[in-house]
Amino acid sequence: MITIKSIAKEANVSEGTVDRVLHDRGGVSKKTEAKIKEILKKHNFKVNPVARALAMKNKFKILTLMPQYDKDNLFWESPYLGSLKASAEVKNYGVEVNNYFFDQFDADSYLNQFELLMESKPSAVVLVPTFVKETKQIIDRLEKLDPPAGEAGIPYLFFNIDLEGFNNISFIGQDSYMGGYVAGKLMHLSLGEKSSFLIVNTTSNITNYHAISKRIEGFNDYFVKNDIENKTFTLSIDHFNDIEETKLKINSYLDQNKAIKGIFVPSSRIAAIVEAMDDAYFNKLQLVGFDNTEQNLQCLENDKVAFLISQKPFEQGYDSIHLMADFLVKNKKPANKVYSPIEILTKENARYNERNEREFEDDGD
Amino acid sequence: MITIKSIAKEANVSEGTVDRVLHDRGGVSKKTEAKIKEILKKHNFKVNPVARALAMKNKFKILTLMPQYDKDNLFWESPYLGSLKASAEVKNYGVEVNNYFFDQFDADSYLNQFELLMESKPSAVVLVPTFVKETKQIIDRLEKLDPPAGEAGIPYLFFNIDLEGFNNISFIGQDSYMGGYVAGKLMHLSLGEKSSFLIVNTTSNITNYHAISKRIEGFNDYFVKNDIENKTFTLSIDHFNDIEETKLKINSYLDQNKAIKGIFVPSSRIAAIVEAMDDAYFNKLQLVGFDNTEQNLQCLENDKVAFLISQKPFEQGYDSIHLMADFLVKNKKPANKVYSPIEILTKENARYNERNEREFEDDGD
DNA sequence: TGAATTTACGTGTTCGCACACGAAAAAAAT
DNA sequence: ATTTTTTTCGTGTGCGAACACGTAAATTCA
Repeated sequence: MITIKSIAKEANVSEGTVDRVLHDRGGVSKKTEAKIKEILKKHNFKVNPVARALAMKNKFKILTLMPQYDKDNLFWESPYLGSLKASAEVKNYGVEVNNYFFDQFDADSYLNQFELLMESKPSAVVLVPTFVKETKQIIDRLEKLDPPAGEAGIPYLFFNIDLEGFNNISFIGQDSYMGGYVAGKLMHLSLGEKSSFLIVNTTSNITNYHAISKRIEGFNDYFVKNDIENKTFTLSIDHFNDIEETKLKINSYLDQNKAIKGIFVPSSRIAAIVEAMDDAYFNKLQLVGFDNTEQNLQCLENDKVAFLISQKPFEQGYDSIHLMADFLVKNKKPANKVYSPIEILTKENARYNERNEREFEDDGD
Repeated sequence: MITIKSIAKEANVSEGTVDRVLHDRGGVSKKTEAKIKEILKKHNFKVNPVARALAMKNKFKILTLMPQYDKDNLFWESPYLGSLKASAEVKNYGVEVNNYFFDQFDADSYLNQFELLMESKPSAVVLVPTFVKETKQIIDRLEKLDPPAGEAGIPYLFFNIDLEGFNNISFIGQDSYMGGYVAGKLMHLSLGEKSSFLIVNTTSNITNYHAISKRIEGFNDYFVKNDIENKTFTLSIDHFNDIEETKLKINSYLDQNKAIKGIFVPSSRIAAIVEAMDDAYFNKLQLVGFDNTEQNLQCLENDKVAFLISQKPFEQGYDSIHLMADFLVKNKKPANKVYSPIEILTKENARYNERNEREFEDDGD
């Protein structure tokens, strides 16, 4: 095993000198630095992250900024739980993780929580860039600051929502277009050719506006690209949380368009639609939606929904923390984009595919 | 942060004494032991695995025993790659991993490789218990040996194939019955009611005999439990590797039974069937099979196969090593059975769901 | 040439834990 | 009561790396 000590011996210098070139701390003549660097790469030396973590003892602080979850919107619980699990695992590597939450419908709370977050002096930030304009402000702040000497700024990573034009370390989330495309395929499978279906979206969900329109685009493209004849209806509902409005709109719409054989909900709120629909419709309709929230899973189990597509939100939270921790602790640069699986859930496999959501513990890894 | 030192101070003893009760090394009076244990649980003390790993430096050796893969049978490459990735990650925790391979059709090589493995004095064994009788012998050997003082025997873990009646630490793999059940659902979705399909299996695959019959059982049960009318044909082929035999049998069978609209292959070898089938059949038939081998994935992409069900073999290998390492390093007992996802693959999502198969590196975690 | 800086490097301590060694205290044997 | 044995503990060192501190060597200045 090659260690700093063994490198030092081979270069006829002390461990401290090797340490200096490893961390670019300066104070080393170009000559010996060159010699050491050569020996370093000759042996493909990598610092032992275990020893490093032990010696560093809590030098890194990752702060996350994501939407708050509540009973109506349980989707965001999963990434939080995932981050908790990862948090426990990286703790002994000297990485501390803290979570900040904002109201996903309120850009001000997004900014406010960010300010709060900044007061804790993060060494890295993991966030869901929900609002475009405000995200620009946030990133400006992050890129201006300088944690070590005066070089980089605070590194940041996006997850679940992708925004172009930033220098984020990575993006972790689903390819929304392809998610919609797969949804189209499932709808086609369920209904066969020459059928009609309804796409239900909400105007209130600015949060995911981009992702949702990408899903719809992919969904439609499936039929176009595969030359499948079909007819598409679209219904917009202002607020899914307004049950009365939702009930009224969906039921009357279905009543007036008997040809509809399937419903596609490109957001995570298909359970709200199910709740609003009159029972009589379920026998005649195939429903396809997104995300494995508890309510959605119950709709699967009750045979009200045929398919869900999961983007594995738990893993998104989990992976985000781990990737950032690896970046901090091991200087490991992740891929530019890390796409989450497009997981097809049915009544039968759903419970098998969500294991370890809650079985995290509080010791290290 | 609570450490051994802080515990020692609180108990008015030295660190060495705390260490003794932590590891049951004896030499501690019952009185002080009781006192220390109380303080320990009062603070819910857990040893810092990072520091522990650093101090222990390669004390554990996990050896794996799994089928050899080859060009005809690439399935077993994935668990191997998964174990490699995990291996790199646990290295700095003082855990060494080595792999042994046997011919999956030869029980003798199973035993021989096990003997070879035992010469390396494993502290734990991870294996695919392919042959029932021989596994009994193997387990007898493992349970008799005593690694530390004279207590347990060598711990072992099964993956991919489940065998009952052993004291394995855990089983990691798919619920075969439910896998078949989902396959039935997919077939039903593709064909609708009142259709006929063919189940193709091989008599030579004793390896997975149990799993495969469970899949067939689940497949049939889907139709029974959901009251779906259908007609099932079954075709047995001796050796999938014998292309001539396979061609002859499958094509003549299909020729004689024009009613068949779908083919279900409950093993990982659906690509072999595809290769054998005359091109003309593909337009009329829906194929459903198991496992994401490269050949199978190509069949998906070529539209020859409609669905594959993956059991995530890469993750099985990866998780096996991690679970066992956690057991050794942190004394963390895993769940009795850890079921793998029942992942539905289509042309569209397949490539998204197999990420990081080969992108492992050789530094630690 | 000698003093004042600056550059270049070595040493020592720490992180939390494992384990070997040895010594004091208690118990047993004489 | 003294010696021997056993029980019960404390101390010290090492694992590999980070970092503060300090000092010899090289450089600059006078």
